[in-house]
Amino acid sequence: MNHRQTKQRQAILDTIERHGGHLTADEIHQLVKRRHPRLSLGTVYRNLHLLARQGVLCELDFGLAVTYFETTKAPHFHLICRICGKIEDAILPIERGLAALVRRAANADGFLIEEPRLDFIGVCPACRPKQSHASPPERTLKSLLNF
Amino acid sequence: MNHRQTKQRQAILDTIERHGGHLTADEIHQLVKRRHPRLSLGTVYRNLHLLARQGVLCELDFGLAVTYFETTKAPHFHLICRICGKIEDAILPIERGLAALVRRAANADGFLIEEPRLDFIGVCPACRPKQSHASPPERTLKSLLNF
DNA sequence: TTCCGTGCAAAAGGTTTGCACGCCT
DNA sequence: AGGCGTGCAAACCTTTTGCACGGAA
Repeated sequence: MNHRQTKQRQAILDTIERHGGHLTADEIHQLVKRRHPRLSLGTVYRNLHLLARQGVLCELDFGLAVTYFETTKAPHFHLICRICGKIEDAILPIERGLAALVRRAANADGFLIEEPRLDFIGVCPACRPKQSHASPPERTLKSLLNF
Repeated sequence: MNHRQTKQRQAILDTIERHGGHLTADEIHQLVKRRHPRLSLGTVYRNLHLLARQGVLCELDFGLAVTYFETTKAPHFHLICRICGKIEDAILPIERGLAALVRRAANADGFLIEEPRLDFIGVCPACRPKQSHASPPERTLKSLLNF
């Protein structure tokens, strides 16, 4: 499982770390190509998956047709705007509470939890004014909040 | 926003309701084709999205290359086995706790939460014996559990 | 009769992969 | 020198869409 050190892989990782946020494979490709014009999209994907397997990156799939990548950091959660697609980190003091939930889930029936996912789909502050114009769903999902 | 009643749409919904679990568009297509051999996959997709917009179905995207559909029921969560792909409902008394988390998130910065998602990726009891043979990740994700 | 919903097939779009070459070790 | 990683392009796979026909209202 030992891998060679290549300029492409380093450039890809540097770019993601310098950017800091959530990026798609194509965005990463565009950014790194500025310095490595011959970089191929296939190489980007191969390296992103390799780095994810090594734990350096996390893959984020919110059901938005593309996969996002970010550097691995302390566990946190995401607010995903369904109108503009922006993804923010949710900086919330919810870790303790979630830890209890995870423990209970793990004990429930022998399921080994490797990755808990807590994310919120909705509308960001900037998009709330546009909300009525942006083809809202026929039925809002607010009812899901009636826990 | 009023839609016609068609045999195809009814058959699709009946099939999902009778099955009860989580199905992909292709699985639904295969099942319904038994009775409606000329049903096209495009029609399945169009009806699934329509029913989802109406709130009858939920779309579930776990980042597994396909989207799953299920009938809308009380809020619940999922245990997704990364080895066999099986999806179980997580029947856990965690609603109260999550409600508090959601409320705090909603108040945080004006983000309108429409759909909270709490799901767990891991290994199901049946797959735990095979786990070591099934190309485990180079780094496990257990560290994410150190909340 | 109207026109929405369907079947069919092609297109779209993100991601993966086969192959030969070149660079890292 | 050996073989892994790359560039390139084609393939893949799920999902979407254009078009003309048929059926619901």
